[in-house]
Amino acid sequence: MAEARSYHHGDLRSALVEAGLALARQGGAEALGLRVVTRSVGVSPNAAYRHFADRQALVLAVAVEAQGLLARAMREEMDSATPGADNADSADNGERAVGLLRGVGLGYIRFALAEPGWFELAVLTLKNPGAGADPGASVQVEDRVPPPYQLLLDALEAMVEAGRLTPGRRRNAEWVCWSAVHGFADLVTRGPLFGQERSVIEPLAEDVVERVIQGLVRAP
Amino acid sequence: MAEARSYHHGDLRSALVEAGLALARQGGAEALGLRVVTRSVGVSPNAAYRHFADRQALVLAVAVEAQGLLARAMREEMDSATPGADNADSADNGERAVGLLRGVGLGYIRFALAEPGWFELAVLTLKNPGAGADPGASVQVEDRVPPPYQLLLDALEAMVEAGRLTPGRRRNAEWVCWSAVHGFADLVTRGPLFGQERSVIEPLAEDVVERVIQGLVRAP
DNA sequence: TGTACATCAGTGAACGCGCGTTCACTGATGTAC
DNA sequence: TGTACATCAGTGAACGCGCGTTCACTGATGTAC
Repeated sequence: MAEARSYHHGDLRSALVEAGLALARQGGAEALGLRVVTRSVGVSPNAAYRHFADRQALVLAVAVEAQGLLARAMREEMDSATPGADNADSADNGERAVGLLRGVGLGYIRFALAEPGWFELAVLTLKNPGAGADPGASVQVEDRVPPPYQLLLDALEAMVEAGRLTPGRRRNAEWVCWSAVHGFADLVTRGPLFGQERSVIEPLAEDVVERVIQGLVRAP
Repeated sequence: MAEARSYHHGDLRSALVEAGLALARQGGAEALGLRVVTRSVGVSPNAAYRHFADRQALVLAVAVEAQGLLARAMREEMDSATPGADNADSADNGERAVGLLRGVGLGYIRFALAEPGWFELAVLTLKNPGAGADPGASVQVEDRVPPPYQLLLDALEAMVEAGRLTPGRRRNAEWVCWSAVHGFADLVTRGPLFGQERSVIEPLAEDVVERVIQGLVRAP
């Protein structure tokens, strides 16, 4: 129990996060005022302090949720970009790896297009606050590896395993990919491509992703 | 006259913009409160309304200035990336073109690193509000072409003229470049690379720029 | 050169607003015997 | 099963804050004759 119909007014914490998600969908992180969120749940402002230390903690909780949605969207795009998942006997799991990488990129971009508010929030969470910085093989992002980032790493790993990417060219590849894809998303979301027709954005997005992949592998 | 020592307290408009620039350097656009800016000039809040319609207009004026600084930084990087400017008899203005493009990218990134506040503001101005959208050859950005964007176009033009870029591969190239470079800048400025050591960022930046250029031209 | 007057750049006080957060509280839920 | 009591999730009112903007004003600057 303790779940369904019984939080004094129910499970307030979840209710706040969910309401926050709805608000952020339109207005991004800025829309997550403590008063606004509590109001939209129908509860007094300070009720939130029973579940979150302060406003920032609430925003963060919602952001984590948004990041999950981003990862889910990316994963779906990866799936649909690799048709015939398991008949990859041996034949062309090179093509499959490329498809995964393409899916990562397009998933990221398309989520940003479809849900700019959530995207802004998700990106916020990807931010590295302290950065203890393990100067090892690759740059460490967080304690917990954020799911969207993990998907990118997976796709690159697949590229290496399929022989499409030499270990040498694998180096820093995640940042090359992420930069291009994130930059495009930001240009469309807040930058000079903002408000542009869907029909011009979509082929542009595909071209950006395709050419970054080409740049990674060099010779096709 | 009407310039130097005589705005009732001098040239208030310029003074406000300059003060705004100083404030934004630390805090970005958010730091440009109308009261804060006027206060820092030593003038009453509403004095600003003599020169700007509202806060937004003030922010925009400062942002335009910041964009100019960005363009200047890029141009300097372009100059230093193309050594021996005019002994380009015929020999290697292919190398020169590549140097220009590299300069555009690194200039953009390094400015973002050095002056994140100004960078944020400059990017804000690059935003396309209405977007009448001339669906011609390339996507139209603004009425006035923003100087940083123009530098990118120039560099790409040089690449084509030097035969380093075929007209076919020239297509959309500006968005591929801009995406990668802007994305990297954003990842460092607000994203997962925030706070990372300069010594890890710098080579990463160079790698990103280099590999995007490689991706553009394909075979070297 | 001197006076009269319009213009224009600033002042000072006040407005209403929504924000995050704190305080002392209340009333329902759950536990012990 | 019933009562006594601690716990804990919420309420309601208030705080101080800085914001952008508006109002009616003042006093200096510049122009006309």
